[in-house]
Amino acid sequence: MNKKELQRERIRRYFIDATTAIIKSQGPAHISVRKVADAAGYSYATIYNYFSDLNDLLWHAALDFIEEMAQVLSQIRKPGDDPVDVLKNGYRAYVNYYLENPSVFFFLFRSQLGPPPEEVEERLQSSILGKQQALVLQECVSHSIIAEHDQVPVGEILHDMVHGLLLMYFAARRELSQQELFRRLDTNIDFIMQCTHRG
Amino acid sequence: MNKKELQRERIRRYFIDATTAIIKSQGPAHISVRKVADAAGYSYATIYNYFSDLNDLLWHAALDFIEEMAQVLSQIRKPGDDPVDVLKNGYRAYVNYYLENPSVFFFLFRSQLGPPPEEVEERLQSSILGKQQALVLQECVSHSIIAEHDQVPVGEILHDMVHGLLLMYFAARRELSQQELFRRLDTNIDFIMQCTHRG
DNA sequence: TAGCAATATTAACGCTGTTCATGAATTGAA
DNA sequence: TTCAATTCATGAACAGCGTTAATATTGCTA
Repeated sequence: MNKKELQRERIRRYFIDATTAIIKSQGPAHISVRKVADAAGYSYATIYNYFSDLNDLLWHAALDFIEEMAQVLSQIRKPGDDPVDVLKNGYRAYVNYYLENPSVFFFLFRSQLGPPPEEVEERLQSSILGKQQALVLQECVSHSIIAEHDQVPVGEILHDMVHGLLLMYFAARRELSQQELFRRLDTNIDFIMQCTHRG
Repeated sequence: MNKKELQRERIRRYFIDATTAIIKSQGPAHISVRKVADAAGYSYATIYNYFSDLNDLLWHAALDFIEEMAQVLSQIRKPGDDPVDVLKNGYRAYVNYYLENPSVFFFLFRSQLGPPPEEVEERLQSSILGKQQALVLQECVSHSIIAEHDQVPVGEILHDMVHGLLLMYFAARRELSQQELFRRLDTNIDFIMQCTHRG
């Protein structure tokens, strides 16, 4: 029956939304089955009628965050004609999202998230950031800013570099200030983009 | 009295060693005050006579791992005269340590480690890897492999890139195989090292 | 309206970190 | 050596956790 399915999906959404709300406001460390159920307006055991376990619920929340990030990235518009600026803005927006929502970074990369359940794994795309920036890099090739055979390695290095910066910034021993983070992001991109080996 | 201090330090060591052992064998998720105390041969409440709380104890264990890593890195010897090979071996050893001890990576970068207690913070050096590799990069400058004014940015990029790779590899959604990890490590280093801008 | 199926709930279990009162052991002085 | 004082190890207790099973309540159909 379709109605049943709809109702079921609605209640699942109540739990997922309650989860993302708690993560954003209080951080992933403060999530608990009882708190989520309370915020959703149900008893704690009811969650297990809609999700196999907490990890299952958490991964659905993770999907929400990943989609939100994709939304943020897709709204980046070109400020000028310089593809390098577009590229920089993309990475800045990516980093900025996590700086404004540190709880989300902790949740996606550092929390007690186990392996994703099968149903979620199917919906998991490979890195949103990578795909988004590949298009911009393609444009850099068109503008002869980088050589064509450098497009892939440059994309990989930038991708890895950005996540390394985030990891260092959010590491328990905070050895990277926000200012230093953005400085490195900028200079590193400049450095790598000037690395075209035409030959 | 010195004897007291010695005895106290010994018992602290029992707890720390029990902690690192459990982390290595079972992973940071399985650490608990009661398990550590059991392995150390004391009651769980005794820990609080020697450490302010679990976070305090965990950070002393973290110091042990960081020192072990420094030990590993210091044993890297030059395979040939090519400083780039030395550099690569350093990063490979760094990555390899975490691949062989994934629990340690999870513990240092992804676990529930809170902010370090004051006493520990004083003993925390900035990135062991960075310092170690700065020397090798200096040699690269001497061999005219990279320009002098590129030494610092290249070091930063390599450092960030390596940690980004580790983060992606150990992320909950594992989108990076071990083979791909080492491939990227190699090609990225090659790419960046060829990026000298003499001007 | 009665009965059945689906769903929500409470109780319970074995964990967790932490605190506190208690008891044992060790030390230093008389 | 004996006694007092101090240090230190300990188990009980507390509030919280994820999860399961049995129970209560709801909603639908005949």
